[in-house]
This record gives sequence, C-alpha cells and structure tokens, in this order.
Amino acid sequence: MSEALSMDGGAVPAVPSNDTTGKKTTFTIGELAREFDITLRTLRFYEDKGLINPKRDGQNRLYNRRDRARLKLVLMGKKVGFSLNEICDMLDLYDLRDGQVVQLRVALNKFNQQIDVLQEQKSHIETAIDELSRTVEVVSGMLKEREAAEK
Amino acid sequence: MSEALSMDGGAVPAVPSNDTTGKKTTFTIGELAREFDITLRTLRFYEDKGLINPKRDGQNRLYNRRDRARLKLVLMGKKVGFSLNEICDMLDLYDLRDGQVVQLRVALNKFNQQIDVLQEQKSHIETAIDELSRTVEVVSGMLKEREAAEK
DNA sequence: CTGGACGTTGACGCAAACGTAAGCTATCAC
DNA sequence: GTGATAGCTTACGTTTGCGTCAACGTCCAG
Repeated sequence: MSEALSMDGGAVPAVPSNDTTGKKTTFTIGELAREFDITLRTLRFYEDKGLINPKRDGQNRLYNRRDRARLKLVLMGKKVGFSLNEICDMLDLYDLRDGQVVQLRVALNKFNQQIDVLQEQKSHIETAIDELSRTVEVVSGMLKEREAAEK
Repeated sequence: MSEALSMDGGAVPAVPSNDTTGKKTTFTIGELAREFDITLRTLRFYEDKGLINPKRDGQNRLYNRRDRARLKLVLMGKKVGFSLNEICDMLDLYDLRDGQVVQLRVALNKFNQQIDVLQEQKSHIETAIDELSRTVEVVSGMLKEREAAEK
C-alpha cells in the first residue's frame, strides 16, 4: 500500500518507459484489466460502486492516470482485507483534500484498526491450525492401531 | 477437534454431574442452542443440510447424545475453517463405519489439506499486516510533517 | 462484406449461513 | 381465560464480489 500512496506521485525516479505504463496518460478498460489481471466486469463493477469514475470516449470508458492510481489503491485495499465499501469510504476521504491532517488521522485509525482485525484473524487461524494438528496426531495414532490390528 | 473425536466417548473420566450436560441423554433445541450459543435457526438449518437428524417428540425436535456430538463436530469443523458442505461429507464418511481405515485416511488427508489452506491464509494475512504496518509508518511520517508545517 | 476484437448496458445467478418475519400450536402457571 | 414460553413450518431477505449470459454497436483487416 505504501507505494500506492504516491497516488500518481510527482517526482518518481525516472521510470524507464519500457511498457505501456511508462508515459501513457489514458487507458482502455482492456488495458487496465490486463495490467492488473482483473476482468472487465470487475472494472465496471468498481465503477458501479463509485470506486472509479472514468471519462467516456463516446461510449467507451477512458481511464486516466488518476483512475489507474485509484484502482491500484482499491486492489491494495482488498489485498489487506478491506471491503469495497470501506475502500470506497477511504477513497472518498482521500478526495476531500481539505483538512489533510484530519483525513490522514482517520486513515491512520482505519489502518491500525484493520491491523488489529488481521491480527485477530491470524490468531484464530493459528489456534485452528493447532487444533487440526492435534487432531491429525490423534487420527494418525488411531490409524496405526487399526493397521496393526488389521489381520 | 481432538476432544470431539471421542464422538460420545465410552469411558469418560467421571464427569461430575453439575449441569444438564452430566447425565442427560436427550435435549431440546433450546437447550442445545443455549449450550453452544447458537440460534434455533442455526440448528434447524443444520438439520436441513443433513448435518444433524434429531428424532421427533410429536412435532418437537429431540436430540440425543449422538446428535449433540455431531453438532460439536460441526462447530469444531467450522472453527477450523471447513465449510458446512465439507463437514457434511466428513460426517457422512464417519457414518459409513465399515472400512474404518479408509475413512480415517480420507479424514487425515482432509485435515492435512486444510492445514495447508490455513497456513496459506496465515501467510497472506501476515503480508497484509506487514504492508499495512509499513503504510502506517508512512502515514505517520506524513502526519508529523503536516502537523509541524501547520502554523 | 464478413468475421474478429473490443466495447457497451442490463439483468439474473450464485455461494454461505443464517436472519427475520408471518402465522400457528402446545403447554404451563396463575 | 390469559399471557408467557417454547416450538413449529414456510419462505423471502441479506451480504459480498463478481460470473455469466443476452443482445447489440463499432471499427479494422482481408
């Protein structure tokens, strides 16, 4: 996520213009889909949900770098376990670029809360693993007995 | 889960008959709901799904110790991340009490697979936590700057 | 002019696990 | 007889994040 925070980044250290990403300022839906390995449906869905708002070239969607940056944030958010709704809220906050400090504090809180959530999930998973492991031990034991007893 | 494997347990080490659990052999839906802190709806749902099959006292459900044990297994299974369908399959296997050894092997495989799944989930969560933590660092930095710059 | 490639807008489907009434029965205490 | 308590069935609603048609437009190469 930290990388995505640049949000379009002013002074990026001279990205070598190798692929389409280099200097392109607009993207089609297909291009973004390929770049981020998501489906067209997903992009449209995100638009429906108000996460991205591409302009139109006639009827076709036309994404600019800002749209692309938002998409990046969305995917990052998903990766760290935020729901699309939560992501939507945060992006909206991000857009109200007035009380910067307040926004940052809000975001910081969200992030810390999410870290807590994740840590809880993690410990749940750990206990589940433990329990399953113990069960495996027991069952293995039973199996050995049965196999020995069998014939 | 290991505890639940006893499935009704033959020689349980003399459980002191303090609460209803002690010697009771049948249970109403409400009793089980309270004991395991689930809703009636949930119990009925599990029945619909074929996870539990209580007898009837007239129209009312009447659970015996075996039903209760199955319920325990179900809840254990959920706890370690199995879906109700998976649990259903395993319980069915458990009921085909013929080729014991085979069943045990199948179960063992499931368990080990689930451990793998859980471990993957765990590492996903760990990377998410890392990423979020880094982001928090960055945002904290930004905040300090802003606060310093602000008047 | 024909077939792809790429794009569009609906709109229904799905999976999981119940929640949430609606409307009815039965029993018990008082 | 009346209300509280416990239970019943039926059945639609919810949430999340898209998948999967359907039916159509557009533009380019051959």
